[in-house]
Amino acid sequence: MSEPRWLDATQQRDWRAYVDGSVRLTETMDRDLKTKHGLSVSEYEILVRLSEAPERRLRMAELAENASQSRSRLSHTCSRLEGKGLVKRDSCPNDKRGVFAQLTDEGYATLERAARDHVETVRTFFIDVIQPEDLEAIGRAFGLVLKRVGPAT
Amino acid sequence: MSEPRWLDATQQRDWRAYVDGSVRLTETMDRDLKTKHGLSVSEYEILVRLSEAPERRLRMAELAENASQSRSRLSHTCSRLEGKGLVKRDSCPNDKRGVFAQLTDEGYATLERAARDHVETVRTFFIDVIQPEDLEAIGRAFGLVLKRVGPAT
DNA sequence: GCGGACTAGTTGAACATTCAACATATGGAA
DNA sequence: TTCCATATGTTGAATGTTCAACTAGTCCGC
Repeated sequence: MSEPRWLDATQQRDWRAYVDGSVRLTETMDRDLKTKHGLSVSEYEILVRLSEAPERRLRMAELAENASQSRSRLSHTCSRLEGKGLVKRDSCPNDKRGVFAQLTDEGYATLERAARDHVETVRTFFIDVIQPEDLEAIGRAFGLVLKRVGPAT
Repeated sequence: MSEPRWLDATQQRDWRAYVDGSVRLTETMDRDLKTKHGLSVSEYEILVRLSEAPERRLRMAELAENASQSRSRLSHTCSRLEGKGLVKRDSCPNDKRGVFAQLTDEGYATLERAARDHVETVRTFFIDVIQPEDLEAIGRAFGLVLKRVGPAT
């Protein structure tokens, strides 16, 4: 085994800032969404992707991919969301294995309410504290990361 | 309630790239660490912080803060790590409420092995795909985010 | 040195996520 | 057609995490 290529001091510092910052940012948003709207970030993410899909519905596999979740996790989470009446499942006529997750009107309404608060949080803790050029750099960088890691597991 | 200040198209794109990218990056690192060394990212993080502390030990509260975890979570995770023999707990002489988490030799050895692989993963999926200026921007940005969200919950 | 407010850390139950196994359906090759 | 490899989605058990309650110790004003 060859000697690992350790990070230099600057890389180390920047990488750590990212790790710590992103963990705490997520935690902040999670608590915020949860206390105000009873949603976790990943539930919120599911509602967002559905709301943007044609007819507000997606096949489970595609939704899993969009929301960066495993199918199993999505399946469980969808059951929970279904229990809350925010999503319902429909079977797919073309492919009998398939299942559509459909955003309900109540789900859409909940999402609308949540999004209003969420965007404020995102601004307060992220957008508004970051230089516009740095934000662009972040977008560029994580776009590449996304390409590099490839499609979801 | 006033109209929310929605993100513009660019902000939206960059924010989303970050959200998706970071979720998948974490997932990638988690699987990597877990399959090769049986550690989750948060366990790894704990070992790292301990290894850097004087005498390789820290009070639980401080460790929780450093590793961005709740005390409860740390307590459970430490029990697991103790079970694996990577960490042990010592009581604190000064403050009888206090507990030190101490990295064992085995813990240090495991960390050393894990770190060698981990740094490769970090390079492959993050450092090496990002322009150095963009990495600096990330460090700068998340440093500010970290300040903004304040100490851990 | 008493009493009340606060801090450290743990615990167990509720909840969420992962993992592997499963049931079902598709699609193509022989 | 039949068979087999592959894809979809769900399930339950094991594992992790969160939440609230709790024990125990410290701090500080009186």
